[in-house]
Amino acid sequence: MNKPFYSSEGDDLLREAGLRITRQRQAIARVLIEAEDHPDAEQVLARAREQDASVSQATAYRTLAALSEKGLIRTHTFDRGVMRFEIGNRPHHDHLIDVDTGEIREFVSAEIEQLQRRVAEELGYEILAHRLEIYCRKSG
Amino acid sequence: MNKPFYSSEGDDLLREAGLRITRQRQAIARVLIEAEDHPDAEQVLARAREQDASVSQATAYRTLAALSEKGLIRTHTFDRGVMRFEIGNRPHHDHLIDVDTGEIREFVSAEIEQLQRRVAEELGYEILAHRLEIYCRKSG
DNA sequence: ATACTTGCAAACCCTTTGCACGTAG
DNA sequence: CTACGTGCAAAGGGTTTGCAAGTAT
Repeated sequence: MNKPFYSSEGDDLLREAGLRITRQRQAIARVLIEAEDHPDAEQVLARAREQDASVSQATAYRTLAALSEKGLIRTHTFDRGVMRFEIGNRPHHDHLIDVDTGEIREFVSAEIEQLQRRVAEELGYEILAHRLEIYCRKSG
Repeated sequence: MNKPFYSSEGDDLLREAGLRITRQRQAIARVLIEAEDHPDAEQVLARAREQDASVSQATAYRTLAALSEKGLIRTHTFDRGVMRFEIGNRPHHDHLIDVDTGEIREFVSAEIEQLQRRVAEELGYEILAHRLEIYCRKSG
């Protein structure tokens, strides 16, 4: 990863959301940008606090909500769990969840997307979004 | 519809789950069997109470949890909402959600299922379950 | 007879919110 | 300067649970 000590990416994210730049939000934004998994609010908060111990739960939730509303992060609710977040400016993908380890792998299938569009079209709808999650176990 | 005044299907469902037959559970089981939508816990409770006013929230949740654990009903959490339930002994299908009306339509696409299997296989997994939800708006 | 079920209400968990203080612009 | 952001702690909404009384088997 080798992140610079200070990255302005987080600031850009916040500005794009029309939010004022504060230390707390900078920490949260950086956590989201650097996350390679799909952290939940609690994890985002814990990681943000490593950078700035003053980040409160309320601010974490409020910032996540604001970014989410502006479409700058995506939210997921895998299985029947808590909300999980990921940065939004990434190519679309679906998720494959290893039920044993909890590991989440991302994938895309142009064919599947294509077929979804056809299904929706046949029923007279246009797709706004979709969610495909495959729950798996390592085979063999 | 034209349901008989008393149907034993519900009892079968309960027996299959290894649960004792009680009036409350019979009401809940019947609600699930007769449901043509995807009711949430609150709706299941309300409908069950039409048959037996003594059904409590606790019993509704406990029965739903028990049936769910035994795989006799399926649970969904469309979008970021409450848990919704549907009877489990029905052919597999995915869901298309009309974001304007909240209407939920079911569909199956053998091709999509096929492609999912291929994706999982390529990553070295076998599919245990999957969930595909398409959020749509009526077109035209 | 006894292990399982019940309703009630309190507890729980995650998330949201009201408030008085703080601060970015 | 002022509108916006903050932490705290309390409130919310959906779901779960401890308990004493009730009931299926």
